[in-house]
Amino acid sequence: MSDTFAAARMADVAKLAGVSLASVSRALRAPDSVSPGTRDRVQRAAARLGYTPSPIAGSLSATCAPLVGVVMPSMANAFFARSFQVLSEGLERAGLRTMPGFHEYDDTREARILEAMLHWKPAAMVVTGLNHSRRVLALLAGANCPVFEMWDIDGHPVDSAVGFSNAEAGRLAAQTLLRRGCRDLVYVTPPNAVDPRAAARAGAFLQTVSVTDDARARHLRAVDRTAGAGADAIRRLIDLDGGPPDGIAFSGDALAMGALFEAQRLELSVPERIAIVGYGDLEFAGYTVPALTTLRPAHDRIGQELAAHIIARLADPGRSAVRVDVGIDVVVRESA
Amino acid sequence: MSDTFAAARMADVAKLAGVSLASVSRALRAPDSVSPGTRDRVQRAAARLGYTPSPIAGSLSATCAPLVGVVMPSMANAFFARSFQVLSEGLERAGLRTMPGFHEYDDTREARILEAMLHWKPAAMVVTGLNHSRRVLALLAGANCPVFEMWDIDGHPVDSAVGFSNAEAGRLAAQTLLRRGCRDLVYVTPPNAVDPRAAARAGAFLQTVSVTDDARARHLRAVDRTAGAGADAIRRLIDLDGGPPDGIAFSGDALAMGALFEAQRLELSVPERIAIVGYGDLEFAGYTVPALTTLRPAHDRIGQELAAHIIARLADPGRSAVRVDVGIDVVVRESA
DNA sequence: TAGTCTACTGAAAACGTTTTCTATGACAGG
DNA sequence: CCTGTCATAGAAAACGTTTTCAGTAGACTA
Repeated sequence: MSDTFAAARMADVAKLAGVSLASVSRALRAPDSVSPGTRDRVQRAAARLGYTPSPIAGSLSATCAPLVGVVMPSMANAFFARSFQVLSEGLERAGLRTMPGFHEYDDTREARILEAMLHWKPAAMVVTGLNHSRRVLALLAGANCPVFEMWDIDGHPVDSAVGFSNAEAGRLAAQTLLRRGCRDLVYVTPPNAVDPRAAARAGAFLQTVSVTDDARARHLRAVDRTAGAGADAIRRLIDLDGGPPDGIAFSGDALAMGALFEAQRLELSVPERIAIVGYGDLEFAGYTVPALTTLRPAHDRIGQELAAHIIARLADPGRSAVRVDVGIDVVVRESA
Repeated sequence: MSDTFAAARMADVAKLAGVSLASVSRALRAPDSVSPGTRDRVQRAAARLGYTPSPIAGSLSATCAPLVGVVMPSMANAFFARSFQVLSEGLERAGLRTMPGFHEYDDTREARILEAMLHWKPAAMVVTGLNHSRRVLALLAGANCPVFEMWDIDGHPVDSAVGFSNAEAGRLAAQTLLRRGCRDLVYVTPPNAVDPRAAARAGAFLQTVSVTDDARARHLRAVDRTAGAGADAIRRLIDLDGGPPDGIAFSGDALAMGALFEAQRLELSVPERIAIVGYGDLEFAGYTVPALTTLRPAHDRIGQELAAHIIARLADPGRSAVRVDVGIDVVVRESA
């Protein structure tokens, strides 16, 4: 009873159905390649024995395993967590298990994780972003499976990409503030070179402002990506040479909300004195006082689209690479 | 170059070292069982070829795979996400990959996921909570590996448990409010039977208040666990028969923060009119205005302790089951 | 009617390890 | 000097599939 799941082997099914191992294998994984009679007998026998093929044995002889490797920076970010879960659930329906790994924006770790995963012969690999070290690119090139890059589409994917334009996100943040009439702007990110996507947003923001008459933008590096760093950033901005800015965009909602709360403590009215734009649309963003105006990439769709395209690609390996832009919305609330 | 990782097989190492396959296997996974000379030659040959054993082939013949299955309700909850990442990173150092699955508090899905994972012959299984369906218990009993239950220690573990007491959490929330002088209390949870741990906290909360003279407690079910539901809950509580309560505890910080923000909009002063206690200590909890008083289970330690105990158990299978209480702190800030 | 195809099927060889079983030589005890 | 033990190592049998290769029977073509 309790170990039914381990009991039946393909040989048992073959014997019960009165066919060879090869026929069982074919009947189960490519039903069209056997005669209807054989197919029925095998399927009935398999069902009767509660047979499920061993993924390990299958993987050893097949070209790949029913696994999808997913390399992400971290799970601290609610968006990665969410899109990972959606992806994972989507793939599960196709019998694919997911194998995550975290590198915390460290190239060496990314390469090490990727290498470890490739030993499992994954059916597909999902990595985060389009910027990778040479080592990682070499590993991906040598990997004998489709590669999906997620969360970014600005650049040249190795194969397929599902995400949105971080440059567009930076542009939208700038436009939102400029349209309000803000002219002295700041973009706040975590320290240099930690998150390349945040850097891309900052770049586009600064660029957009720089081509606008009588507006200027500066870049402030917070100590990290937390609410505490956002609060700290607001304090530093108030004492800035040339006076406090009238509009601030943050590379993440956590930073933005920390800033919002701190502004409230300092009795700096938002958006009257300082307009604030976040990024990500965290769950709480709509409930703060004032409610946070922010940017929402369709992160749920990233997981969904990834799952769908991975499954489609595995079903038809000839399928060409895709580039999916899930888009990004400006959610205008009260803070800007 | 690019596919170095896939190239070397054990046979190559054996040939280069001038020994048999068996000796290579032994030299690499149980170095003490071969002579020093053999060991050195094999290790040198393996290093020279950049050999890494195929986990798939190894898993097929060995009793289990270098994998740990982790079954969780969801990744929406930042704590699960966080402790999963910590666990994953800890196990990675021991060469163990992690295989997650999500069931959204659905028993049937939990069983299905567990069954799928067991086919991979995991070296250990981690499941969430101590309440499981008969089917899941049967699967766990039949699983040929150690089982770790996480996030709860109130009850009878199948094997080992790493977590904290949710009953204690409920008690602490009640005590925090009672100590402030609150006498008309409410505990807010998501709808019935969704999260058994939230239900345990609610039960202990109500019980603690019920044995206190002149205090009473009610239980309110929010529509879900989000900030929106928290805001909604506050509105419903104001119109309650017998007037609004003077202290509210929430089964999660998201709910609590939604309530906090809504109270601010309604100009209900917190904690003067209504004291609020959360649970979880989300990142933002310390920054809201007023800052949220909440309960903090040591969720980071759950991942760490799990990784450590899993590794120790695999190194010495004779090791007995453990029960680790990571503890829970009351973080008193401004809201209560 | 012979010859060529097609649709199925089974035997057997992978896949790359771990592990059991057996063999060898060295060494100690009697 | 014989026997039993021990440490070490190799041969070979698993582990449970997929896939290639070859073969058979029947259908179709000329």
